[in-house]
Amino acid sequence: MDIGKTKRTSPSTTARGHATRLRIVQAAAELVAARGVDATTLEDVMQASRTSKSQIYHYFADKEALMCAVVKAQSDRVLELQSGCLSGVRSLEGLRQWRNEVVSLSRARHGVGGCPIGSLASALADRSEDARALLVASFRRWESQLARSLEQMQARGALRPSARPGDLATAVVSALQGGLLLAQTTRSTRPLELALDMALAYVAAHSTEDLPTGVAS
Amino acid sequence: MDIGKTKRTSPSTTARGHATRLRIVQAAAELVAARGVDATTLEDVMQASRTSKSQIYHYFADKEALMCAVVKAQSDRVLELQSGCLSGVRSLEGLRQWRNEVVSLSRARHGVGGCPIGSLASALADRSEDARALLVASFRRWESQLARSLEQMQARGALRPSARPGDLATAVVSALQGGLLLAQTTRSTRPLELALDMALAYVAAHSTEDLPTGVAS
DNA sequence: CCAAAACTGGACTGTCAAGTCCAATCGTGC
DNA sequence: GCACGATTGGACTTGACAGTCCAGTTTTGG
Repeated sequence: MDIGKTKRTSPSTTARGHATRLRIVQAAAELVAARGVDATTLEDVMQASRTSKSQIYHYFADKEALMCAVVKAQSDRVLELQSGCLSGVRSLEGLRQWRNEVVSLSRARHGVGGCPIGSLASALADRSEDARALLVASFRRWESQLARSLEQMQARGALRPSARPGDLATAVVSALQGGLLLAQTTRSTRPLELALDMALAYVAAHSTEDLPTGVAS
Repeated sequence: MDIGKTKRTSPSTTARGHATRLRIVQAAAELVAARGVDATTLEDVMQASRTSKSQIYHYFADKEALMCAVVKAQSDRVLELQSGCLSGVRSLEGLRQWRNEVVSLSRARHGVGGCPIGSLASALADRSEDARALLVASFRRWESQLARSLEQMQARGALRPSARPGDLATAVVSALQGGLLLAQTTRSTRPLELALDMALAYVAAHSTEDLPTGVAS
């Protein structure tokens, strides 16, 4: 059975080695988020993490394996960031706050970089089966987090019984990804705002609260 | 003033030259759609288009200029494809047909490749200002096409006067892009279907027709 | 027909980046 | 302190790919 590029090159690791590995992955994650997968060379990573080539190849079989580690790291980072405002969502109002947070983050960077996970997905999904599997898991975790919040709303009667939290979550994440891609391209938050307002309205349409149709703009 | 990478290397072109240029761009567009920008080398393009290096550099200043031409070509191709079922949209039912078309196309490729324009956007938006400008224009044309149909619906009273066709179009395209990205990653049409159903429901929410809330699945 | 310009073939260069290798050092258990 | 594996430095190899160059061919315009 294929273990996948996730496997360590070395089986055991000391504390120092673990720290080195961490430095490598974090530096790589930052560079990749800023420049993209292909524009990031191992030399860049070496320099940014103050390591040597043998260190990188001691911990990763090849660049693909390193990129898989980057996917994991970015997923953890984004998920943790999101869990702050996303799993805290208890109402439509909470969702709107999350929307505003996301828009603010995008505005701060003028859309540049887009979504760290989305960019990785576009760059790796068709090129590395291992990375793709990790990205699928990442999106699933993301959706689950949102779905749990929606389920709780449903349990409290805020969402109709007919609503499907899992499907809603997938739709919301899609809108987010699409909005971020357009925001990255146009360097404007407007598409992101419109996409998320649509998503909010969609959730609202499944709620028992009454919201005016024109949530947007 | 900057003319941008769009400019020809040569000012005038004969019929034969024009044909050669076309062969190059089309071959490049296909390869890029299949493998991505970075995984497509000029050697690949030469082979696929049966041309030589000097021919490529006769018509394009560098690879970036060629990629800009690819963006234009893909935009035209996709827009023309979409205009068939998109500008023909006269009602919510027409939109639903469009949705089904898009899902079918994605299913046929198991999501691989995602959206040709979306992939180009993710790969080039932060790397080439010229390409980004073309991509912005491409998305704008796409949205305009959809917006025009929505405006006509509005003129016929099918959409409420308060609805904003332009904003709706942007939201729909965002949902499409996000759905295609997730479909590409998960190799499933499900996220795309959910995203587009959300978009349809959003448009329906601004219509005067009455649609059941649970359009989705 | 004849120049000039458009076009083409294909070898060549320079660079850069992934991956290899080995010797040296560090750290831990015994 | 010793052995052994983990760790590290950094030079080296290999291959690939963007871009250059020039000589040759075709086409155009007059």
